[in-house]
Amino acid sequence: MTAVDPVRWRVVGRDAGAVVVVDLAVDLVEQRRARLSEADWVAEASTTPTAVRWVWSDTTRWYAALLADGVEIARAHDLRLCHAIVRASTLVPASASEALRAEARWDAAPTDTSAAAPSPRGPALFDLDDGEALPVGVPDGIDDVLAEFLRQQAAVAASNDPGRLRLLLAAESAGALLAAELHAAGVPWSIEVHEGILEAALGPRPPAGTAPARVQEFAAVVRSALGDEAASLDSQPKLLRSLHRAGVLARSTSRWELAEYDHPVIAPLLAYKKLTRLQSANGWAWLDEWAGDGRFRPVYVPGGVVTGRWASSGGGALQLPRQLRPAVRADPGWTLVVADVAQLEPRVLAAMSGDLALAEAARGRDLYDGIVASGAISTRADAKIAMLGAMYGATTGESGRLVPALRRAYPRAMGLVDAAARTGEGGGAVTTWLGRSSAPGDAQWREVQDRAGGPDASDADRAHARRSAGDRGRFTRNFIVQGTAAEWALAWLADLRASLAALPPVSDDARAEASGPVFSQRAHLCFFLHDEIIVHTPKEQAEAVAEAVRQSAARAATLLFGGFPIDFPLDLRIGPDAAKS
DNA sequence: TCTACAGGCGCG
DNA sequence: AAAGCGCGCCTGTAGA
Repeated sequence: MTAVDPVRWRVVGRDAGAVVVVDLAVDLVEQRRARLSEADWVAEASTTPTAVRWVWSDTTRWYAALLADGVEIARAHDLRLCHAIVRASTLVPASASEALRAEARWDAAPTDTSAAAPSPRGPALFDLDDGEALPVGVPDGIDDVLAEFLRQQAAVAASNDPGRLRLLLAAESAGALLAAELHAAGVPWSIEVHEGILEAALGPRPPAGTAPARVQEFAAVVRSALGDEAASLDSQPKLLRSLHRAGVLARSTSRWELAEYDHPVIAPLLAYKKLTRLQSANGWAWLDEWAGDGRFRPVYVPGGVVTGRWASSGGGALQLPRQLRPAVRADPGWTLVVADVAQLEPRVLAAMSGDLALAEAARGRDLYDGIVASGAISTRADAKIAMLGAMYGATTGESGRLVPALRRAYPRAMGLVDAAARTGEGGGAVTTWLGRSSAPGDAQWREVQDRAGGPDASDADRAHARRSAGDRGRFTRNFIVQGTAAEWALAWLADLRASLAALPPVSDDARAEASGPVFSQRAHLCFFLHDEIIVHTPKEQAEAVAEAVRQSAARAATLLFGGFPIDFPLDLRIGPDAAKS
C-alpha cells in the first residue's frame, strides 16, 4: 500500500451514532481509530493543526454544523465532489477508475441539510426529468468513506497526471468549505439602502397583493396607449394579442424585440416590465426572506455546473442585479475589498493553448485593447464580440464574421477551441486544464447521429442530427475555457482563504462591531461570482487584504500555468459599498 | 389542484 | 441589439 503523506489525512465517518475518525498518520498500515461523541468531535476538529486534511463524505453534510459550533476547517477532501471529477476525467485510464465507477452510491446529490427533520432518512429519491432518480446523500459510514478515499487515491495515482488532478481535487474541496462559510457569513446588506432603491423606483411599499404605485401608473399609460383599458400586461400571449391589435406586430414580447418598434406603447411598456421585474425578483418580499437580518445568505452549490462553476440554489446569488449592488455595505468600522478579473476566460485560453501572441496582447492591459493594438481587429468593441464568438461558437451575425480574423491572428488559441468543438460534434469528451472532463454524447444523442447516417434517413433526421452535433460542439468548445477559468478562480479563492485566515488578529474594536460566526470576526470572503469576490474586512486591514487578493491571483496563475507569461489583472476597489463607481 | 414547461430576464 | 456558452427564479399557461 502506498504512503498517503505528505499530507496528514483524517477520515471522518459515522458509525452507530458516533463520529469515527481514522487518522492515516504516515502509512495506511498505521491507521488509528477514535470514536468520538459529537462534542468531542467538535473539540477535535477545532484544535486540529491547519496542515491536516479532513476527508469526509460531503462537506455540506458535516461543515454547517461545525461552523455553527464555531469550528473552522482549514483543509478538506470532499469525497462526493472528488468522486464526480475522478470518475469522468479522461486523465484517468478506464481501468484505473473502474472500481470507483462501480460505486453508484457516490453519484448522489448533496446531502440535504436544510430539511427540518433529521436523520432517519430512508432512500430519499430526487426525481430527474427523464424518470430516473438520483438518491440524495452519499454514504457517510466510516468504512464506506475510507474505502472510497482509497479508491480515489488509487485512481489518481494511476492517472496520466496525478499532480494536476490533486490540485483540482484540493481546489474543489477548498471551494466546498468556502461555500459553506460564505453562506454562514453572508453578504453585509443594508436594508435601508435596499428599501431606498425600491422606493425610488417603485414607490412606497404596497400592501401585500397589490402592485406598487409606480407600476400601476405605468400600467395605466400602457393600457391607454394600447387603447384597451382591460389589457392584461402580465400574460405573454394576451399581451402579444393586445400589441397586435394596436399595430405592433412583434412575434415575442421580449425587451430587445419590442425596442425595435416605434409606437407610443413601447417606452411605458418597457418601463413597466423593468419595474415588475425588480418587484418580483428583488422586491420587499425578497428582502424580507433573504436579507432581513442584514446579511444576504445565498446557498452556493460547488461543482453545481458541469463545467465546474458553482451553481446556486435559493436567493439568486448568480443574478444579483447591479442595480442592488449599493445595498452591499460594510459594517461600522469595517470595509469591503471588491475584486474581479478582467477578461478571465480569454486569458485562460491564451495560457492553456500556449498562445504567446494572445498572451502578449493581454499582458499588462485590457486584452481587447491589446488585440486592437496587434492590428488583428480594428475596434475594442469588435475585438470583444469576436472573442466571445470564438469561445461560444458563434457562426452568424457580426460575431461570426469577425471570428476568422481572430483565427488568423491567434491560431493556437483558436485551434484549441476549434478542436474542442470538433470533439464535441463527434460525441467525444473534452477536458479542462486540470482534468475535469465533460460527459461524452449519451446514447440518445448517439442514436440521433446514427439515424441520420443511415440509408433511410430523412432530411429532417439529418437536420436534427446536424443541429444536435452543433449544439454539443458549442458546449464542448466553451467547456474547456469556462471550466479552466473556474479552476483558476477556485485556486485564487483557496489561496486567498488561507491568506486571510493567517492575517494577524484584529483589534477588539473591530471584533466588537462584527457579528456572525467566529471566522467573521476577522477579514473574510463574503461573496463569490465566477470571477469576482468581495472580502468583508476591518478597515485597519483593508490594505493588507487588498495585497493578499493580488498575491493570490498571481499565485493562482503560477499554480496552474507555471512560468507561462500570462497575467490576470484585477479591477480592485476598497470602500464601504460594493457598487462599481 | 398540482406539476411541468415556456417565456422572459437577471448574472458571469 | 443578439449572436454564441453556462446558470436560477418568477410568472402564467397547459396538461394531467
